[in-house]
Amino acid sequence: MRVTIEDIARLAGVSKATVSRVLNNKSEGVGAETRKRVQKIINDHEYKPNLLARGIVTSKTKTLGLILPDITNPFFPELIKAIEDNAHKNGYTVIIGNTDFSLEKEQNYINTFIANRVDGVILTSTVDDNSAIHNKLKKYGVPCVLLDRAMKNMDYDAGVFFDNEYALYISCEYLIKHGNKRIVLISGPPKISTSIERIEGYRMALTQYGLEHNKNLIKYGNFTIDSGYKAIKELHNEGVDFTAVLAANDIMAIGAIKALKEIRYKIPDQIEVIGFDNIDFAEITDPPLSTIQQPTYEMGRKAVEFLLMLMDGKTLNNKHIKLQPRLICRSTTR
Amino acid sequence: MRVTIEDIARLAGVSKATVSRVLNNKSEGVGAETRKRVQKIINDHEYKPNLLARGIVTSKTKTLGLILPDITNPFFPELIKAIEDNAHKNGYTVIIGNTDFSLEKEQNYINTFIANRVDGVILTSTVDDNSAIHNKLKKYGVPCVLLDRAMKNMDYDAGVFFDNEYALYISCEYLIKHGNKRIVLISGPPKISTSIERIEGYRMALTQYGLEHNKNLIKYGNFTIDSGYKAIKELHNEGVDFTAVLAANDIMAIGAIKALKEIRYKIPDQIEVIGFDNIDFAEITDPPLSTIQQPTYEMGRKAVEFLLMLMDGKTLNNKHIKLQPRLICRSTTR
DNA sequence: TTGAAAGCGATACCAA
DNA sequence: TTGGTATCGCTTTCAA
Repeated sequence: MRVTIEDIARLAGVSKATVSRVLNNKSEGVGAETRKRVQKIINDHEYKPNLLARGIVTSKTKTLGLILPDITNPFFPELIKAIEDNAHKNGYTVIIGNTDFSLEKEQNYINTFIANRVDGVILTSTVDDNSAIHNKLKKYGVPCVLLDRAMKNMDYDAGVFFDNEYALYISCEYLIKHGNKRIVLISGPPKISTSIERIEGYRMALTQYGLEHNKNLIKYGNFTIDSGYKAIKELHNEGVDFTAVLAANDIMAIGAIKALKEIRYKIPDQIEVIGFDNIDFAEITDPPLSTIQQPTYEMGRKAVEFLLMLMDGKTLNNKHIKLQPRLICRSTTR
Repeated sequence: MRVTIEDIARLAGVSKATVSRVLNNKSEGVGAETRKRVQKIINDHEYKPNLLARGIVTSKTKTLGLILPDITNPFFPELIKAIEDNAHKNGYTVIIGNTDFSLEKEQNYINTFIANRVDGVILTSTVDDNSAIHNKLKKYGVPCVLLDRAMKNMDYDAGVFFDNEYALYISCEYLIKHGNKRIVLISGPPKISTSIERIEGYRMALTQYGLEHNKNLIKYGNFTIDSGYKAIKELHNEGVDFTAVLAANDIMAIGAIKALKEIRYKIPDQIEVIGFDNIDFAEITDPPLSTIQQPTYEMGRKAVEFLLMLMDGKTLNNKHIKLQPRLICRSTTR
């Protein structure tokens, strides 16, 4: 049998209440002498309190739920690392739900999280509009911070976002200033907030500089290498003319570059390319990828910070934060 | 307040015991009529049983712990995905512990897992030799399957490994047959099992073909891009002569290629390179990377399968399994 | 088929 | 400073 608080109490010749006190480092209510004796027995037996039992009475589990669409996209592991680091530092364990872009799995995880009584949730949803399930978090009193992606119609507690619009504005502007007039945008899925904002930034730059919006220049991918590759191949087959490519993430940019090379375009001489995310790999693609830097670690850190405050019952003076982009010029731009 | 089993019982005019029976789909002990009525109330109220409460009485949490050294290495997200997929399919939630190569964090996670009463653990340890902490799993009766990396002195329940020795044997042999006589090996950290096995495979091939072992040709990295890069730079600075490179993972191979390009070696004409893992990116590096294919998804799947059996109290006829490599020739080899 | 009550392993309140 | 005991939300055994 596993050793319980009762065993420790018996061994120490005290009550469970006293053991509980030393366990939780209560400053008062237990004499120095007793405390020492009890602590020794706890150590000797490597006694670990059952967190389930504790959770059921305190209604705190010291556990966070994290929902992500695709763990194989390197952006997310970096985010996970930041979240886990900071959660761990504060005594929290994180449970990860990888949804594979499936709303059903997302709903599933939310239910699991509620059933497991996580203390809070960090959500990067796979959909743009909230569904009944997301309200359930509120209903059950589970604080939730949205990360990276906003949602319509959701009364969220806090959000950590990135200024996608401005990011695409500056990268598009940069290409325009190089004399590019026909700039392709390989967007993410059309309905998620980040895509919408990025398209908006792209349009703003074009308008600002008096260039026309050509619908044919926008392709929609799903953040995979393959979708970036296919976007370029399609454009090529359609005979669309262009001199630069903006991709909504580095992975798709890499796919695009692969396709461009196959078509025998010279990068950056004939075609310039700018990615998005600045993942580790961006530095070592061939040629090294110019991209938008997202402060990934900072986003994760901030999300945890917000969540901790919410769980602490504090109200945030700024419900959401929008981090700013930085353009990193490497060798896929001139 | 959250709705509890008591509330449902009251609403349905039955006892908690009855509600519990329908909740757990017990085939007998509740009339068809009653079952229907109770189920309706459960649905209407979207009642979700408190898994902590259930866990405390059943001592089953339907939760698995997963320990990994580095989530930002793309090999692991692929593994995680496989594990999560299969765990989820069987009604299990997985908690991930990213240790950042720190034994302290690893110990921490094992303690957390025990305290949270996970039903089983999948462990890719950051160390080669087991320490007191790993025995604690056994002591607390938590089944554990080792994944990818073996450990000395650990009486493990099951293991899913990869035939690293043979993998390096065939890739080294391949290079030798191309006429390479001075083949560099960029190994992982010297003490972990996978490194030891890979070095052994490399040595076997050299011996087999009558080539000498030159200690200078082996460099030790830590599976990061940077360490692959540095390995080549060091060799170059040391004036070491070589015509081919074997890397212990694709990430280091990519770092190595970056360095080789800077030194202006032509790949594969002057230097051939073979990686290890066959991560998604391998296909789109420049030039596309020849590498050893590890059946990553299969390894994750198998680990879960083993763990489920162990948790079920079944004994495995084969405590461990060793999956076989396949050499994928792309364009970093001739 | 159903319900009453004990028990799981903690915490927390109230007395002593 | 301590201990006794109720309590959290379930499952499970035993009787009815």
